Amino acid sequence: MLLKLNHKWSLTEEEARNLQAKLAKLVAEEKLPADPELIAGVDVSYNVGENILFAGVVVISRRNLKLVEKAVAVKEVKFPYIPGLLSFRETPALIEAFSKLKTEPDIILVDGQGIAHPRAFGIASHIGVLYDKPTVGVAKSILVGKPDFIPKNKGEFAFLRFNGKIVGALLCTQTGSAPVVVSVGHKVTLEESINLVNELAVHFRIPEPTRLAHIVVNEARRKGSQE
DNA sequence: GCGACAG
DNA sequence: ATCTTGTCGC
Repeated sequence: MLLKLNHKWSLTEEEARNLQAKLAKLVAEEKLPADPELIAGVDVSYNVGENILFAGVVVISRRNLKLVEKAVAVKEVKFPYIPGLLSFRETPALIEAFSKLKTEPDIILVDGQGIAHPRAFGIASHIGVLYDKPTVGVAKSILVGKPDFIPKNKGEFAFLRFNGKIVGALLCTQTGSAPVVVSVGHKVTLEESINLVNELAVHFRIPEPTRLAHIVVNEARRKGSQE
């Protein structure tokens, strides 16, 4: 995958927030150009107390949910985890993983928020803008906003509102499990995002792409950190 | 000042 | 994010 835009990553918190506000203007909430077939999922893993990130990308076929390709990168980090600035910690490592990927996905599912973010620029939007590619944010919990209600049954969803606007949705992917937070990352609509995540979460709470990515990076971490 | 706070 | 077996509930 080719990076269409890049910038410095060694920034102060203030610089990072200003950059998010600036790049947020580039986010497009629009319909997909075509039905996606190759879906990518990304995730990051690391040992608490260490500064080594294991970033991974997997690409699966929407048809059979089978793995098409995977890529992993190991990278040192200096940026800490700060709510609202997650992308400045994880994206550099993910870019390395993407650079090893040969398959060109149609859309990317990211473990985190899209525009359901304080400055409407979560990691899913950040990655989408950098590669100018459709992305969807799939988080396990809310960063900002309030849901209209808590969906309880599979396939049911509730809009998430922040500053008077709908910024995402709480989607119940499995009856009996906590809902996931879906939001537009870039170049996709919320409706398409919800439908896609629901379709890809057939047997588990987490949709297959990010679920597989999570498994891949954890395997890499357990091997690469026990030497 | 207080509480909230993706991974 | 990660450390972890059994156990409560449908």
